[in-house]
Amino acid sequence: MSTNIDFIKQLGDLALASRLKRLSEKMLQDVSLAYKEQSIDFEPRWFTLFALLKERSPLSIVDIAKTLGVTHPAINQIASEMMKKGLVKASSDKKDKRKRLLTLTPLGESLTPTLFPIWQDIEQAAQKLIFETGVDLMGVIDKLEYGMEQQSMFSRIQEQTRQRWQNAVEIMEYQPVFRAHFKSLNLEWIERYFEAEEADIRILSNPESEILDSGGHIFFARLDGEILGTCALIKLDDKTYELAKMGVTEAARGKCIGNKLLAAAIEKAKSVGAELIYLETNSRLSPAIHLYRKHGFVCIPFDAHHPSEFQRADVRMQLDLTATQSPQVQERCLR
Amino acid sequence: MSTNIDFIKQLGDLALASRLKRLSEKMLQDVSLAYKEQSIDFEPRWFTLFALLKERSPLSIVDIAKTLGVTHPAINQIASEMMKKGLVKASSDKKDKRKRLLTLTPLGESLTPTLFPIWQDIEQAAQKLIFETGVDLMGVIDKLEYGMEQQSMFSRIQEQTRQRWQNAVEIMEYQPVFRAHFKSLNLEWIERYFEAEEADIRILSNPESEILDSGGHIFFARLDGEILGTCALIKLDDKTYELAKMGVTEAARGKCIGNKLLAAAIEKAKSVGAELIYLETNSRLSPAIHLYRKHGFVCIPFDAHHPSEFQRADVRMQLDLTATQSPQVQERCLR
DNA sequence: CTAGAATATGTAAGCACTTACGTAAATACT
DNA sequence: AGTATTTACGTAAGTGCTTACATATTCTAG
Repeated sequence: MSTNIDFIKQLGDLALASRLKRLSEKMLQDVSLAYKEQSIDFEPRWFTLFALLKERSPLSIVDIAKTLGVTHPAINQIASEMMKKGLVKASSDKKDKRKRLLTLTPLGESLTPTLFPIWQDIEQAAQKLIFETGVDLMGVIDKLEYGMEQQSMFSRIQEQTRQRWQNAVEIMEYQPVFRAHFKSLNLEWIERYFEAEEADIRILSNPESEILDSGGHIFFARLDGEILGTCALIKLDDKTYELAKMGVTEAARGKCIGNKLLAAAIEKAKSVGAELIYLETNSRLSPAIHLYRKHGFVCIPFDAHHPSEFQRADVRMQLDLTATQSPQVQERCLR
Repeated sequence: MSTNIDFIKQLGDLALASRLKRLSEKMLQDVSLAYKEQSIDFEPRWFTLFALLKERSPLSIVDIAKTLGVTHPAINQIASEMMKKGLVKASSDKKDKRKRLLTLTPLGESLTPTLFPIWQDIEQAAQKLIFETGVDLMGVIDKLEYGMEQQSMFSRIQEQTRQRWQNAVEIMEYQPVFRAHFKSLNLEWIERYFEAEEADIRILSNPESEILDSGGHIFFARLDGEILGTCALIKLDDKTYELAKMGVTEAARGKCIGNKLLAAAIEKAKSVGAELIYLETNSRLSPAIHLYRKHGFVCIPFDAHHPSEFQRADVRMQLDLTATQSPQVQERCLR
C-alpha cells in the first residue's frame, strides 16, 4: 500500500509537521513490530522510561516527565502499564510525601540482556537509514529543537504576520476627505478611556486651521482601502514638534499600525529639521507609552506649574532627534 | 517550561522516532495557536484536505486518503468536521454508487483569501527555521521516506538481527562430545517429517566410522554454548562430496544457523579440492531446498535407476565448485 | 506559625489518529 | 448469469498522547 505522496511534497515547507509526524509514526510502528516478531513483550513507548530508570533511579514522576519532555500523565500511564507487567515498582519518598519514586524491579533489570541486542539492531538500522540521507540528521534535529527553543514556531509565525501587516499598511498625509476619519479615530479612544474635552473638539473638528496651517502634519494609515489609524505632528517652533492625536481603531490593534504611523511622524520631523519631538499622554495608556519608548521617547518630569491644555495629561515624553539613535531602537522599530 | 532533553539526546539514533514525534507535535500545536490568535476558525489537520480539494475536486474518500497518506477513517472524520462547519460538501458518484465525492463549498472556497496569508506566514516561518539548520530538510525527509519505502524500518531491523545472530553463531568441527547432538538434532527433523530408516540409525549412531574415517567432515553450530545445528560432508571420491544430515533445532530456526553451517561445509569442500557437492533431499523440505538454492545448488534429474540409500529422497541437487560463483549468490549468502 | 502560593500527583476527558470489522456495490471468473 | 472476490465506505473501539481539573503536601511571606 505505497501511497503516492507527491501532493504532500508539493505543499513544501507547509507540510513539514505532517510529514515529520507520519515519518515518526511509521518508525514507531515498525519498532513495535520488531519487538513482536522476536516475541519480546515490550512496547516502544516504554523505552525512554526504561532507559532512564536503568541509568538513574529512583526518580519522581514529574522529574521523569521533565527529563523525557512529556507531560506527567503520560509517565503515569506508561508507568502503570509497566507496573502491571512487573517491570517497575513505586515507593513513596520519605522526605516529600507527595512524591512517588519509580525504580525498575529485579524482573525489569533482568530484561536488559534481552532488550539490549534488539536496541542495538534498531539503532544500527536507524543509523544506516540516516547514513543514506548523507546528512547528520541528529544534528539537524538538535538544531531544529534549539531553534524552536530560542523562538517557538508560534512566535515565528506571529513575527511573519506582523511583518506582512506592516508591509501592507500604507501611510498617507492629510487630505480633506480624511477629516471625518481624523475625528472619529480619535474620539474612539478618548471617549473610551476619558471624556472629550473642549480642546479635543476644537482640534478634531478643524484640523486644517489648528494643525496644518501652522506647519503641522497629519498622517493616516490605510489597509486594504480602509483608514485604520492616524496621528498628528503639531509645530511648536522651528526645532520642536508635538506628537498628538494618535489613534488606531480597536479592530485593527496588533497589526503594528501605530508603529508605522509613529515611524512616519518621526521621519517627517527629521526631514523638516526638527530637533525634538514632545508629547503628552496619560499613564493609563500603557500600550501607547510602550510604543513611544520603543521608538526612543523618554519620560520627562511632569511640571505642574506648566499645565497642559488637556486635563487627562499626566505623562510627558520627548525624543531627542539630534542624538544618534541606538541600533537597538532602530532594530526594535522594524518589528 | 523548557525541558532539559539531554538524556534523550544521549540515547542517540534510538530515540530518533520519539524526537521526530515530539518535534512535529510541537509544530502542529503552534500552528493551531497561530490560527486561534488570528481568530481563524481552522484546524491544522484540515489543511491537507482543504489544499487537496482546492486543487482537484471532486475526489472520493479513499482517493483522498491514498493521496494524503492516511487511512480513510481519518479523512472521514476530518471531512465530517469540515462539513459541520459548512466548508465541504459531499455528493455521490453517478457511475460508482459506493463512492462519496467531496468538494469545497462556496463558503469553503471563500475562506481561501483568509487562509492564504497565514499559510504564507507559516511557510516562511518554517523556511527560516529550516534555513537555520543549514540543511535542505525537505530533501532529507524525501530521502528518509524513499529509504523507508525501499526497505521498511522493520525489515532493516530484521536484517540487523539476522546479521547479529549469524555473527554470534560459531561453527565447529566434530568432537567426540558432540556425538549425541549429531544424532538428536537429525532425529528431530527426520521423525517430524518422515520415519527414521535403518541407514539413518547406522550413520547417526556411528559418525566416526561412517563419515569421518572415510575422509568426511561434520560441522556443529554453537550459540551461547548450546549446540543448535549440524551438517555432514561425506566423501564420495577425491573430487566429490555429499552434503547430508543437516539439521537445525526447531527453537533456533530463523537465526540463519543453517546458512552458516552450509557456508562452512562449502568452504571446507573447496579447501580440500572438491569439485562437486552432491545432495539428496525431499521436496517437502522447502526451506532447506531454498537454502541450497541460495548457495548455488541446482536440481538435477532424479534417476530412478540409480536409487538412493534413503526412501524419502526425491530431489537431487548439486553445486559445481569449479564454476566461479556469481556475485549475486555470494551476496545472498552474507545475509 | 499560619494563610496563601507552589508543587506533585492522580483522574477524567479530549484529540487525532489508528485498527478491526461490517455492509453495499462493483468487478472477476467461470 | 451467478458466485466469489475486491473495493469503497461507515462505525466502533483502541492508542498514546494531551489538557483540565481535583487533591494532598510542601514552601513562603508576613
